[in-house]
Amino acid sequence: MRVPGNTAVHDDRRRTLNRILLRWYARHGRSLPWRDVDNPYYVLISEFMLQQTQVARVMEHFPRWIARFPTVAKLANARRREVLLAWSGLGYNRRAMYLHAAAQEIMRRHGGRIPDDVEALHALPGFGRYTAHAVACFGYYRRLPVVDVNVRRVLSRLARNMKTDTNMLAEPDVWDIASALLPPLAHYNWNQALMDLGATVCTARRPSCDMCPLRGRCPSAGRLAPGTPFGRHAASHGTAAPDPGTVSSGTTASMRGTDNASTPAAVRETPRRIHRGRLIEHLRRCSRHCDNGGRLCSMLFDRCGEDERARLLDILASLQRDGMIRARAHQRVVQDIRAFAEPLDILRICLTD
DNA sequence: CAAACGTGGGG
DNA sequence: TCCCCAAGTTT
Repeated sequence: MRVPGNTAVHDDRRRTLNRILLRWYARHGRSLPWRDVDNPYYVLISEFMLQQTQVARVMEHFPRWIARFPTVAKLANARRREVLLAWSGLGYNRRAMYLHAAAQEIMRRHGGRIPDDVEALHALPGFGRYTAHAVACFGYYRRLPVVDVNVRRVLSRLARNMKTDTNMLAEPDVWDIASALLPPLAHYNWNQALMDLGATVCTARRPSCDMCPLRGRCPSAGRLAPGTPFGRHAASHGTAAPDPGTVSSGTTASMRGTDNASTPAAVRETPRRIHRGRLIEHLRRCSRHCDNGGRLCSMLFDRCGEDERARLLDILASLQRDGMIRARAHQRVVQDIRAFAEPLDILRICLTD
């Protein structure tokens, strides 16, 4: 079997889990627009949208996207700006850039046909291991495991009692187990079932163990102390890093609340990506999708002093590096925005054509 | 490899 | 209000 830890899976165990979960899936599985469609392009689009994004939100955008860009060719031929506009509301705008680039690469290097092997898929921009496997499996019915946060959580809880060990299984181990658990034929449904279970029953917070078809076989079932979240991502390996997530809304809170003059009360500054997002969304709505630096600065910050100016230039530089915007001054492209020395009003910022 | 990358809903 | 979380990938 496998070498590491106790990741070996016996056939009996595998068959039992397969049978129970597949039966559950047949009855309780969700019906999703990109499921069982036999269309690799639909799968590709949905998987991209689903990266770090909940199903409910993707549901709103997926049909609209398909109507706007029905094929890889249409997407590849679209202007970058159009892709960015259509992506509005989905977040992580860079994904739209990767998606566009991937479509163009598929046209150029693969004759317009989405690859069906993991190696070729993984080589495309924006395709990590998960997405490559997902497109191969759900788009071409290849027998491959997929490991996303749902699968990782489900298999971790299934592998051991999470009451005493809140750590999730290491990423490589999860892939091993997911691979070993794959049924001979129903791998497509199995993978979908695993993710459905994780999304609807075996959730991160307040899992519904009493509704779970695997509760009788799960060492973690019902072990959760009420009010105590399961996974704290204590990280045993390639776990995600802590993320400030949301931000102090509006302007950063003032430096008050120093308990006894010794505790600075860590005031978290608004992460750059929030400003990036606001700026891009603003340009989406602007006429001709352009605006000048001065107005952008005052849109982002309630006052625009030296610090704010530097902050804006930093944001603009990062957005230009990602290919989302283009900066000009005096009809010329500004290469190094951070070094821009003239008044901000001279800067003309546009979404990339 | 840790940090960066959007946005919105729920507890 | 504030923090967590969501079908990850890139540098």
